[in-house]
Amino acid sequence: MVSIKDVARIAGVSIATVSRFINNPDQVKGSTREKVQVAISDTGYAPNTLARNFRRGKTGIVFVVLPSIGDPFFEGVMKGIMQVAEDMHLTVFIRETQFNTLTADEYSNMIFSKQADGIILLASVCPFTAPLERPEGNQQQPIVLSCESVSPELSHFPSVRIDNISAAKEVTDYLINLGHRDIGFIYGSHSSTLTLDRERGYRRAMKAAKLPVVDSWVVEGGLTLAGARKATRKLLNHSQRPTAIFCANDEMAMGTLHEIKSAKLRIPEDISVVGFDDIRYAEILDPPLTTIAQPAEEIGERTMNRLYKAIEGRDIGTEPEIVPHKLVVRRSTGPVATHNS
Amino acid sequence: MVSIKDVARIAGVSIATVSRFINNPDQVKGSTREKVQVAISDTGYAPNTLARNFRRGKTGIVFVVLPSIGDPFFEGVMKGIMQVAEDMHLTVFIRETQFNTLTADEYSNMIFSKQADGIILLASVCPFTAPLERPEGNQQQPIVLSCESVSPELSHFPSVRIDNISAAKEVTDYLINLGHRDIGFIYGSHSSTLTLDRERGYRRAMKAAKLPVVDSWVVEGGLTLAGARKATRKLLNHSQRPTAIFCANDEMAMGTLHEIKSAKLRIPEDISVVGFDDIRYAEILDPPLTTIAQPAEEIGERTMNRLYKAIEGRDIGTEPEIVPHKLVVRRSTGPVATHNS
DNA sequence: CTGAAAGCGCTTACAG
DNA sequence: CTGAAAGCGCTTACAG
Repeated sequence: MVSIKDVARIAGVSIATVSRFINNPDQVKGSTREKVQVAISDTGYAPNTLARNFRRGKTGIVFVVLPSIGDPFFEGVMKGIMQVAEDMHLTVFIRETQFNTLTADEYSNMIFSKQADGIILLASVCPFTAPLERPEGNQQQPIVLSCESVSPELSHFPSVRIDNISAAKEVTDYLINLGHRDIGFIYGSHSSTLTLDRERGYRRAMKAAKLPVVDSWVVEGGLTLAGARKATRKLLNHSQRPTAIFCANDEMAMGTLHEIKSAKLRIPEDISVVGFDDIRYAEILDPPLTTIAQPAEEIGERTMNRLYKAIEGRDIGTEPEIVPHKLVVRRSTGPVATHNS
Repeated sequence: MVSIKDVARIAGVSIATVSRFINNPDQVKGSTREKVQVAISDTGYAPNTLARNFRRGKTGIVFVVLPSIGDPFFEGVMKGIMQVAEDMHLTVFIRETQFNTLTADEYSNMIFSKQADGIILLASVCPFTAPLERPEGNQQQPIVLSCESVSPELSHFPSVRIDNISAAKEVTDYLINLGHRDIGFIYGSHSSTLTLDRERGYRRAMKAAKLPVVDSWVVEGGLTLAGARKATRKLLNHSQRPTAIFCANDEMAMGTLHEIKSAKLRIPEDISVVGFDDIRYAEILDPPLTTIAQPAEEIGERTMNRLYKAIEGRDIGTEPEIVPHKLVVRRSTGPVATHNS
């Protein structure tokens, strides 16, 4: 491996000059510049990033920690993150947890060991087992939470997200206004605040309308297609079958639509379905899905901007930054059928 | 920031001992171990990964370069990669290119600068502008291509993939056997070998059956939902409308199904549709999609295994490693309608 | 504009 | 089992 020394020797200059040539060519005289350039080309020299980062104490890298790249919702958020990161000359790397929690080692590596200049947590479940507390004397990397509603153990971190409770209440109210009284809810997982908040919104709307929530109407779907399909079958076989189903995300709603159609029921005539997120598939589903649109790209942009400020050493506080959501009505919802019984 | 020196001073030992305690506790006497442990806990010390990697010349990191996390097909491949990586005690980071090519700087950083121990290229388009050639005297990181059919400029790299040409020929043959003669093809992009290979397979099948390929039946879909929708509308308005459409991936097929249904045509009675990949949505589409199943997880596992060997310094050659695909017939395809005209 | 030199925080042969 | 010391490849004040 050719190092800065080799280049210096061949060019007949000091390593300091080679370093300057690479980082601040203006500081190097034209004729010297040429000699160095030739030596670099001849050797195929590339600076050792490991050494450079170590020396500088900066990496120019931001980590995005997320459970799985499979969730289409993340696509938009990443787009926003990447756009801003590029402007800031930061490189983004995604660390997929595959829904596992990271080991204590990885955690400490990530948070304390300067592998990156900052971290974005794009997760619906806290991916760390170790406590996110700052040991005395050790400074941790700036962290910004994206999308995640702030759970108690994460509440001392800044976040950017929509108001999940209000959004869930809004979409439930919408169903109630269509005349639905029997509304099922497929949640993700009770270890996810995000999902809990959406359930909270659903329960608030039901309560405000003085509608009962039957316990077995609230079913776990694990935020996955397969989980939602199973959950939907449970609801369809329920003695008191709901006339509407609220899925805590669109991915699950896709499974729900499929199961309802497989059972030869009509959407929305027999059952209305709503999702959450407005992923790119929502509008091409059959029928197109009524859902809550999250401004994914904007969330990504704001998250990255906020993290950048923190990396620069500015105080960004710990307040959640709330961005507006929007109810998007499509054809998967309709008035409740009139009972002739 | 507390460093190894601080810990050594507080524990009353040398930094060498602290280092040993962290990396090989067995080499340290019990009583010493305790002193060091206390000092570490008290200070909240975490080793500086930047320094460690630099010193060791190894990072324990593998980069996966892919165009966008939005493609559901990558989910399975990543799962396979992650499983093997975990066994090998390697950490995987994903670098999303957002369909851009990386700058020469990033390229050289990534390939030559030891930021990672190895690289997986999970891309349908070569993400580098710079030539992937090895400058004399500079050793580049091991690279393995995953899924990508090997294009000329990448042919000196090992790869793991299915035989895209055969698979595409197989699914086209299947349509032909159903009686279809007018078969449209929606390709991704002509800068992608993967897509070109699928087109090649389609053309071979047509030729073998002595069926003409009308130029305007072959339309670009950009591998995206939106692109495929536009492409499909073109095909539907074609004076000689195809009776079957072959989409170069499932994501595009999702858009195609939607547009056909929007035009009030029936699938498969009026038009048959096939995709490619067998992503998790394929079986819940309406109708469920006939497609080529790629063993995504297996591809990921094999890719990571092969890369690991290379990282260990073993010779892995440059032969492509071909894994078997499978035609999965579902309800989006059927016999061509009998013409009564 | 350029060079000599210190030093970033670790790991590891070497000596004891 | 432990310590003193070299050195990984850079960057950057400092001096000239």
